[in-house]
Amino acid sequence: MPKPLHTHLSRRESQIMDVVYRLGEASVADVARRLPDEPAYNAVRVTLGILEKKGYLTHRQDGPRYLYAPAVPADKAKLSALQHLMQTFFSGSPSRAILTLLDMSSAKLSEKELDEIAAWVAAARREAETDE
Amino acid sequence: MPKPLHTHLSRRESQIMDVVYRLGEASVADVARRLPDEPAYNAVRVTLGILEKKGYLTHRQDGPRYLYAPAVPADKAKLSALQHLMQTFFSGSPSRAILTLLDMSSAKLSEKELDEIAAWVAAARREAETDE
DNA sequence: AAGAGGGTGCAAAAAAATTTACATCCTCGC
DNA sequence: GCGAGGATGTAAATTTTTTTGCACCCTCTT
Repeated sequence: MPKPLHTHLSRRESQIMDVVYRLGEASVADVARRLPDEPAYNAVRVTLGILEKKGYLTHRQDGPRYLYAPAVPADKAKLSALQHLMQTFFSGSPSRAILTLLDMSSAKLSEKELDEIAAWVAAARREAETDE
Repeated sequence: MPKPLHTHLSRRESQIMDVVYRLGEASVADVARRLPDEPAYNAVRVTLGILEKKGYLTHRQDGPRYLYAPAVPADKAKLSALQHLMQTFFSGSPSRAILTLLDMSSAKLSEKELDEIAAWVAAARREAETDE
């Protein structure tokens, strides 16, 4: 139901969605605490409500309070966010995005992570071959 | 000067920034044409002006009209966008982001692109070794 | 040289987003 | 049992964003 986040959410709304995706599940206070220029508790609460009504969030009761979680599972949201970013900054080219990502994080990649990536690439190559 | 886009721009503003980054340089009409629910030409013009005043855009005269371009070069903007996305959806882990990107675009990667990525990984590995 | 077409500048109206304020409910400890 | 503390519901005020509406300026064509 909910449409792509980027084009349909106001500023606060998307800040809030970011936080909720980061945390997975969060109370009003959790969210409020992490927003830029920490807004008043009540203000956050109202906006969470709006996001829920729009279909981007759900909540469940946790003892005395609500915990909010994304209505669209992180996996889906990830894809659409990456898609969007690829379009706007990489002309839709995944390889360019990947190379940039590699570049900007070279130092931080462990050997194991490099292995994983290498393995993936090798696998993709094998698949490509069998397709021909 | 301009702060990270995500947290500081309103909805229309960020839609417009997206378009301008996609195009590199764009006239008012170019931008308007690509915005969701194509707004009136004048509305777009005003918002472009605001973005310029805030320091996110610059413009130059091109014959009878203005062409707008990002004030922050695409390279910088890319990084900060990727950074932000990595934080919200991948707990800040570049490798996870890369693997997801590989997954979602396996089919679209040419052999040459796979080579490039493999080469990059190999290079990073060599560097890691010499560091020890 | 008058009018159409396509620009810009800017103020003001309209709409949307954000915050505030208060009423209410529930639980816990004195 | 009653008040404090911490939640929610919701209407309304405030602020920000977005759109609208001219006025004016060029250029080109008839």
